Amino acid sequence: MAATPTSFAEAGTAGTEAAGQAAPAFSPLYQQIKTLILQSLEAGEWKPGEAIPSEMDLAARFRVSQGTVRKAIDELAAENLVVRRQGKGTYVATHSEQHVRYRFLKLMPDSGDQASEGPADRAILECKRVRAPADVARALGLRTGDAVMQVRRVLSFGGVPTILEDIWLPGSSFKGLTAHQMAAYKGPTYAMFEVEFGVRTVRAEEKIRALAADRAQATHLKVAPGTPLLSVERVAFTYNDQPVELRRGLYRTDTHHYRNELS
Amino acid sequence: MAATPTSFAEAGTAGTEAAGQAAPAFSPLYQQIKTLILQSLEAGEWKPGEAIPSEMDLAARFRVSQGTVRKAIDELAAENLVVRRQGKGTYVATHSEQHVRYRFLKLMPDSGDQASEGPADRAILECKRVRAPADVARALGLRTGDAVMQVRRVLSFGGVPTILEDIWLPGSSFKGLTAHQMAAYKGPTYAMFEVEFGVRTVRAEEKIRALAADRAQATHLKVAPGTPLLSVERVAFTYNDQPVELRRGLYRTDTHHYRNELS
DNA sequence: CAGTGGTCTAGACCACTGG
DNA sequence: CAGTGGTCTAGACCACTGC
Repeated sequence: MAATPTSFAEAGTAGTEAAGQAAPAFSPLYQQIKTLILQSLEAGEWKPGEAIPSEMDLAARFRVSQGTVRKAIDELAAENLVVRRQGKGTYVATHSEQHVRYRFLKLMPDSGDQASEGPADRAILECKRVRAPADVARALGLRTGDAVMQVRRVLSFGGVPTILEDIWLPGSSFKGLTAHQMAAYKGPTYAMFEVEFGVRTVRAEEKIRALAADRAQATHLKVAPGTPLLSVERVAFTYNDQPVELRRGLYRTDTHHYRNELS
Repeated sequence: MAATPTSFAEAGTAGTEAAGQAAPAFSPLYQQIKTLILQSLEAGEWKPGEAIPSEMDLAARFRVSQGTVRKAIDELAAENLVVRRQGKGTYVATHSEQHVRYRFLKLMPDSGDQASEGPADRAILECKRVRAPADVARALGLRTGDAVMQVRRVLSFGGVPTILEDIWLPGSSFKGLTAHQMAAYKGPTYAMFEVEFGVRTVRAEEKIRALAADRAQATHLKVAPGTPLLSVERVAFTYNDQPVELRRGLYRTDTHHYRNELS
């Protein structure tokens, strides 16, 4: 009944390749299923927050056992692409109703209460369409001079300006972005990207440095020029490791700290 | 034959508790098995780098199916406590022959090659027994004034001093620690802790800030006083979330950066 | 070749959710 | 109550390692 562990649809390299040099490994069935589900996810077959079909349904659809589908979904859940809820179903992950409000913001107030200091106040300083400088273009996988949206803003916690950041977004995906959208949306910016532009951020990489605030930066953050700040350069990705955002943030670390867990 | 999913040895809360308020949830069999394996790990039944019994053996020992043992080990592997090697066995994780040299050091050279810039040169500035200040004691779960070992050192990459750090270790566990040990050991310091003191670091938490180098710090790192540096405060833990090290590092970020992945 | 972890199946039953 | 994810089993076979 079930397909034996040979090839499967257009999934990865399974079975034996003919004239290919260096036999391209072996792809287990559940990996192929995972790839297929991922493709449906990318194609938008199920929207963020929606339930995907039950394990039984997917098992029938792909003609494999429930256990195999289960293992595929396990991996997707481990990567935060879907969320399992016992008794209800498996849902496409979203930044909207995230268990913790800010999934990618690791800046924590020094005094206990995680991000329970309430949502940040957002002040949008700029929101304009510009031509991508070389470094921005490189990070976003564009060509220098391509259109990008640039947003500059300050986030304040409890009235204290704490984060100054520049955000660059591919012009093609974020055509009608306005300062009002950036300011008015309730919830994480990444949630707005999902709702307003259908852009789903899945993963990010950060490079962190320490640097001294220049005059302009100091003014925005209301600190003395020369104050050491945390410089956080983040590239965010959708599926397939495609970059969709470059964000350069400056964090004040006199009342907050960047928290990381190693294992 | 196999034990039905009720209680199990001294493992977590399974089955129904009697007069306990708020029924203490339900603990699946594989979680209980995981706990048992963990206890053997803690007890040192198998040393770092050694193989633990095969899944079949463990299944027989605990009178459960291989699949259940498998799921328990899966979680231990996900937490980097053990390493699976197909065709060979499952091994107790170690810092010695880690696939990547430094598991907890996220500082990367700006120019590509990960930590392939060779091992750091270690200069030990101090290595002494002191009484724990209040903050150090708190972080290590000791009482103020308890004996701790303090090590101060500078790590250089390619001749450039890059990291200045203070390390505090509980005096009870690290009795005979010498500067020579800190300097001479080939490989990660955490590997030396395993070999020389039987202390196995499993997890760590970091708080990161930006600050300006004072005169002494600037001298050690050969930068101008006031240069912004990354301040990384790390608490490392063994099993059971027991703290075994406090480390305060200052990183130069003119040639390196702290790299982090978010998902 | 035997032994290990890795995959896959089929079926039973449990815990949780909602109508 | 039916439907969902979660656990557990038993057994078959595969891929990899080392002798």
